[in-house]
Amino acid sequence: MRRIEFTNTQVASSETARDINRGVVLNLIRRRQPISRADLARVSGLQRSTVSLITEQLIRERWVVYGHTGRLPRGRRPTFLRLNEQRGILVADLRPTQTTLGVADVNGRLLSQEVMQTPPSPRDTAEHLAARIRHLMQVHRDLVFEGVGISLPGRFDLETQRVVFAPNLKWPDFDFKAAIEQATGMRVELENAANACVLAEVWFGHTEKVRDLVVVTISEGVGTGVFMNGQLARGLHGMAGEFGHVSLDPLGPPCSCGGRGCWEVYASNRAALRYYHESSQASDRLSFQGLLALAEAGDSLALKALDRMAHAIGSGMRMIVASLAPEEIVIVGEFMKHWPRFGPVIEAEVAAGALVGMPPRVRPAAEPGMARLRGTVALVLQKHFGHGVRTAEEERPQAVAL
Amino acid sequence: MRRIEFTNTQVASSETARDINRGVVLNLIRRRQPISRADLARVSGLQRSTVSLITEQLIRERWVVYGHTGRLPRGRRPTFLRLNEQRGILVADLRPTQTTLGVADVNGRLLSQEVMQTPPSPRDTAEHLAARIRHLMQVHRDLVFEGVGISLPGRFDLETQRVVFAPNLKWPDFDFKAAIEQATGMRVELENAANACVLAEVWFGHTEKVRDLVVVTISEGVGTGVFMNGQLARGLHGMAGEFGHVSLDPLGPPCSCGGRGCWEVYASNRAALRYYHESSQASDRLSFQGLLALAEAGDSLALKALDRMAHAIGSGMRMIVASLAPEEIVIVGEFMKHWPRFGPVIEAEVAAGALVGMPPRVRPAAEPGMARLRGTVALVLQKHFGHGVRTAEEERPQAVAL
DNA sequence: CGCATTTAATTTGTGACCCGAACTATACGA
DNA sequence: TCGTATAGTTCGGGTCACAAATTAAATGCG
Repeated sequence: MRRIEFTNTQVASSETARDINRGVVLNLIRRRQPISRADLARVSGLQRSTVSLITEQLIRERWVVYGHTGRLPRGRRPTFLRLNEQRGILVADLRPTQTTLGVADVNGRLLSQEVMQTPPSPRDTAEHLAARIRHLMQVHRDLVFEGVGISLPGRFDLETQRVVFAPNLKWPDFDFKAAIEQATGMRVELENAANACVLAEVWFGHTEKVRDLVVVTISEGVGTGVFMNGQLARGLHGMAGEFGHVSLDPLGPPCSCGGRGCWEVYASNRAALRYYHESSQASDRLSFQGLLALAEAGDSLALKALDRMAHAIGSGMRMIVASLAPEEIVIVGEFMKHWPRFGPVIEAEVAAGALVGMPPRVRPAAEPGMARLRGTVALVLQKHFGHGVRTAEEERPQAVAL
Repeated sequence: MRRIEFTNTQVASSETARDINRGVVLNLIRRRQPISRADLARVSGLQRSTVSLITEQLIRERWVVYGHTGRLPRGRRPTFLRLNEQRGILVADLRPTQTTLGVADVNGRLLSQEVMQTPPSPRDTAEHLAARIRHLMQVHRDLVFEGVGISLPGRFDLETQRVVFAPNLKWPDFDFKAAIEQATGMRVELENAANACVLAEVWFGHTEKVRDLVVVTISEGVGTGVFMNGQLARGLHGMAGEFGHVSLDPLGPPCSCGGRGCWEVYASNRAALRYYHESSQASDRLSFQGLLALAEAGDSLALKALDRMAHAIGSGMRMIVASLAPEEIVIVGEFMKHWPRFGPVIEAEVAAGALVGMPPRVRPAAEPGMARLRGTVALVLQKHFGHGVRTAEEERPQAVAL
């Protein structure tokens, strides 16, 4: 019996146009608020009538509210629209030793923030975090919460909904997402910290039209988030972006991932501490904060260690420049406090790696302290604000799968 | 004067749904031809009436023609539809020493094929190639030509419309595209050879639903084409994918790109020849074909050289595995003739580089000899067949730029 | 042969949506 | 007070997908 299987390709219905335009308008409001409907029409290219219908819908959905009335040299006054700040997002940044959590509004503004120790086991972490989240929900009863967004030093597989790779956490297999969802009753979104930083840059940064961007997070380890063609590259099991675990020397020092000589082994905070301890006689364990402070005070061994780290960061980035040719590389990490000093070292390495034309811009994150947490706001809002990606550029030729 | 600039974001009009569905139906016909309208409706999920209207349009546009009538156990017989093979594409694969060109139909089938020497200068190349193309157009007067697609060992910048990086061609700056367009009167599309192979795999291969794929071409140099989230990654100036010029050893042998110790220096055909000449006393210059023949005949030095090459290929791929986590890596090149022998070497290296779960499949191209040329067919058809990418999978969360 | 059954394809009516033009609502200044 | 400029709404028209009804064509059974 010749029977065709049901594949159900993604087709457009009569509502598809509205879906797309709703996303466009909502994102324009987000980026340019407060903004009038007339301006939305001008900027988007949609008709004023269409904009009115769409904004009416957005106001019904409570994403948008009326703001104050504008004032023009002549003519009727525009009614400004802005996002509804009564909608909150619960955000958390999970790190090996401590976890930051808080409440943010839809504009990525943090309304409150607190820090807790990260327990070693994922089960305890989920439990403590969920308790804190429930408490925050009580405190902010005036908000309607959209969900929980968590950034973590690991990779989250969308298929299996599990954290699949987090060498710096050393977690056993555990359904972290479900645990928090059950304990809070909220939808939870997990994402790698570097990917979260990408979202933060793209959503809340000044880089509006960047299509190709790589974020490098330097902390315990080295993480990278890859943004290509205006989308996050996740790869199989969400593992795309592990430049930190590309081996630069098969005989190098062992890495937490099980390999040897990974970029992370040379460019992370830990690496700098190792460099320092190798050269100094001091036997007491120093924290990276301590190392930064020493460098600030002019300690030459500390400066030397950070310089080696900077060279390692830069030379690893050459790999990123050649392989992905991003427009920008954004660096996030405590190390960036010393950017004025070590930035040129990194930039020189990157420039040497550019095969043609100008090397990519290398710069610190727009708001370094906030990047991870803000990114999780975008993570949660993503499914409401964007159906696919649509940048303001003209269409580029693209491949068609299927 | 407060005036909002005209950004004109990409919005949906009332015709957007049709555009999208037209693309879906056209691509379904391409992949499953011959196919009836009833089956198209079943597979796509569109209504039969909608499919009828769309196919009517496609037939008017002469992309689709009626095929023969089907036969079912009972009921009215379906009319099969298929692509119109009267539409041809002029294709060429430009390589440092020789250029292959030909005529293909919309299904990527080559109707004729010929080879010419590649002159050293881009001007002469354009001239000779255009003359051959004009001749082919005369020979195939029965076809309506859609355009010219050319793959080349270099990168093409869509912004400036120039070939920007082709170390193995050593071309001075020259507007190659315009030269051929003027000399033939056809629209010309240029693309990197590895990217062309990606298109060939995705369009004509059996891998229908792969979203993340990397093609590695091994010839004079090593090229890679990156396909992520169902799209070709082009990067700034079209430079994404130059894994071949990531330096593995800053003190290694010099590379044609000006760097040192690039992956290409260890993994290309040239590298294998170098390995061979280093170990053998033979002073006569061998071609890579010759080396392959020696290996086939059991020459141990030739086998050793190819084995070193295979190891180099595999170890460079670990970089790709870690950084992009593709589902598949496809290899194209003369070297693949010996895949049964050296495949396991490469696979073992790649498996060692996988950080979590199964390593990506590594395999030869679907039709190795055709990959580049077929890819250029897709390159030319791209703008007619696909408005953006739509795979059959459910929506994944994605970032929204702007 | 006639008729029920089955499947393909078309026709027709409906609702969603965008567009553009006309219209209403405000504001300012001569 | 009226002309002009700007914001926002209303309404008619066109495109489109959808669903149900209809037509077309083939099979097989009584």
